Amino acid sequence: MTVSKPAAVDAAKPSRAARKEPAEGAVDDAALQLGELSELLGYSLKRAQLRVFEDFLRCVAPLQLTPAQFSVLLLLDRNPGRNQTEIANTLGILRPNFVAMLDGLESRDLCTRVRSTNDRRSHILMLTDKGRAVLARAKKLVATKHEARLNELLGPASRAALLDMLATIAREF
Amino acid sequence: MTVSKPAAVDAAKPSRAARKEPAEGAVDDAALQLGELSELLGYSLKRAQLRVFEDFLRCVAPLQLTPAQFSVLLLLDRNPGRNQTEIANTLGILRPNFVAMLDGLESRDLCTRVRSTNDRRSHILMLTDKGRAVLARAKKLVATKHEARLNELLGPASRAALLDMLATIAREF
DNA sequence: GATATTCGGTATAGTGCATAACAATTATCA
DNA sequence: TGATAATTGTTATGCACTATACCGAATATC
Repeated sequence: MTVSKPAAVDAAKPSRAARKEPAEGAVDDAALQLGELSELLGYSLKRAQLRVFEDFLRCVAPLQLTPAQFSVLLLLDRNPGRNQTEIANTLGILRPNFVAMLDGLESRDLCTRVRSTNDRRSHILMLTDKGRAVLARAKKLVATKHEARLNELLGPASRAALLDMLATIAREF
Repeated sequence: MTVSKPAAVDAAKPSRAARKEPAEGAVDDAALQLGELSELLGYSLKRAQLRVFEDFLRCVAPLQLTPAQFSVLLLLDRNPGRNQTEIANTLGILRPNFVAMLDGLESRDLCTRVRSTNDRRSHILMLTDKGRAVLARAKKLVATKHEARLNELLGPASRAALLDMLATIAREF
């Protein structure tokens, strides 16, 4: 029971709620009250996540990368020589669903599957030169446009605290 | 560049990553490095959101309510006399998708659609007695099991700060 | 060497989310 | 008033993401 502003709800900009001027002195269909909803962490969490992903897509639109694709490229860069299962597991992606995702990245020449010589069942994943170049550009866009905007909104200290709490939840909850 | 523990990554419990004991002194396929991923707010945001929703479902399982359904019941309780469009908009649900959702709640006798006398196009939504009872029980479960656990993990102050930052992002980002 | 396990992959189903379109009703305004 | 536009709930539909079962090939286990 602390969250700063229960007032000024203004429908929380939930959609294009076509708000028209009151015209005459009608009873007025004012904004709905969120009530306990604004105390539900999951609710704010999902709303914030949608906004952040939306902004991510905008910022990195010139490279046509989704957050999931970006995370795959990042992982491949940091962890060369890994196979599909390892990468997918680390990202919480199920192996069957990872296939189409890799097909997409590979068809765009951002990464390649190479049959492992040790274990000929597995595919070693590696970034292509183009993949590394795209990743570099993406990192720059994310840092200068996306994360920078979050930093501006929250401030560096709060942003770090937020990140830490989210990681704690993801790890220990 | 602050997030507490870059070490102890342990694959972040991404799935049932069957980790077996090293057997002999193999080179060991240690946990993957998340790298810049742990600095990506969207990544932690989504991971945390999934965990929180998962726990919500567990805590409220005896009532068979999803987070979305719970939020609808909460809104209906706080805002009697509203129609489908108003409720859906406030929750960021598109009207077409709200129909099946209401069908589900109505078929379980948790709420009802009543043709408005002022505007015979719209359906006024209202909780049934059973809906109010279920909502009350759900609130109790959420408070004592779900939110209480988050409070225990983060502490009341941090939890409030987290909620505030998430609301800020959802509102102003 | 027989059995079980793992890997990438296919097929499939469920869910969330988005758009177009429609009948009924209401609002707008010439 | 009457023609047109807008709104409400709804259906249909498609796309993306998620989850499970299953398969052949390759490897591990014993």
